[in-house]
Amino acid sequence: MPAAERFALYLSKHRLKMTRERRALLEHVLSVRGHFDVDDLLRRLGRTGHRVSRATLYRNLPVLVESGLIHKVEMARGQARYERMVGRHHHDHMVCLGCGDILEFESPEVERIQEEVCRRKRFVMTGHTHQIRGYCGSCAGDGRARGKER
Amino acid sequence: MPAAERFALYLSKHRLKMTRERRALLEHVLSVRGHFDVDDLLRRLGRTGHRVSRATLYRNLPVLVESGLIHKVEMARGQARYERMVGRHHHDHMVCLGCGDILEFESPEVERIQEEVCRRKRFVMTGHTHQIRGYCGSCAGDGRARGKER
DNA sequence: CTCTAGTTGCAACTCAGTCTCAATTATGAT
DNA sequence: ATCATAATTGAGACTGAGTTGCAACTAGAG
Repeated sequence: MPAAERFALYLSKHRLKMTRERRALLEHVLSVRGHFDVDDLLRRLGRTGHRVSRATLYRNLPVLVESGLIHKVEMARGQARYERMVGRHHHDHMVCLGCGDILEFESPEVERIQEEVCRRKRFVMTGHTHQIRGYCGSCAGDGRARGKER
Repeated sequence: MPAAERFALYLSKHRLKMTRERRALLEHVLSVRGHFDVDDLLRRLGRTGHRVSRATLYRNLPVLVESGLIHKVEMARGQARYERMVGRHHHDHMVCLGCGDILEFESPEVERIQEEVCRRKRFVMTGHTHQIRGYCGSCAGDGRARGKER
């Protein structure tokens, strides 16, 4: 099912309305590749003449997340980034502390173990976060690599 | 090596001083069992007559983290909690969205896979976060379980 | 077309954490 | 033991991400 349709369906199912702002947001969110944050989005929307307030963004990103179109990635110290999820499958992240770059990885093996752990502890999993921090190839090479974890 | 000594060593190595405040903080941090946040700590310190300001706590928790005595656990939306690490080994967390309880799990298997992934992507890992969110046994049982992820 | 529940922008607000600065203090050198 | 000095502290102002209250606006069911 195309993303726009899927979103419309989600909205009507929850008695939410397809406003001009949500339409603009949807369109942009689908066209970005890579990870983005609220300010990126705000800038992009501004550039194309769509006036959408910061509050509206903050109110609607969770809607997009819950409809499954995007995914929220919590970075250190409560900085949130998002990524498009349409047509992609689950993966986790490696965050470079040098250049801020985000690599992706996936491991069915880890997923399996997680489920196993939950079963054993009678825990009903609704989601998870798995992030590896460190330095990517180029940053580890030059001097920058010896940063600290806090 | 006893924790206090280890801390003293860390301090002198970094030209940091063993102040009254750091001593109080150390003592409390070692005695708490389970996870705690800055306010817990502040309350505890207050109750035992140690006056340590919030700023000082925020300044020194990273020092304790870097000396390896405690570990920082980043929760959703930038709420940080800490846990004692002396005499314990690495583990990850399952957070109950119902009661807020934190269970621990460990999997050498997952650790191994992580390292494998890093090697393959030429990524130098300095740390990681692996959290499972969901509902613990008792919360999943009663009605509370169907909460939402955002 | 009408009605109404949902939505928006704005600005004021919250909350965790950081920073500034003057006063204080631990520690290595004398 | 005393000194010199670099580190540390508390208080409160500040920051930045995100939230909220409210009056005006609007999508969409009937």
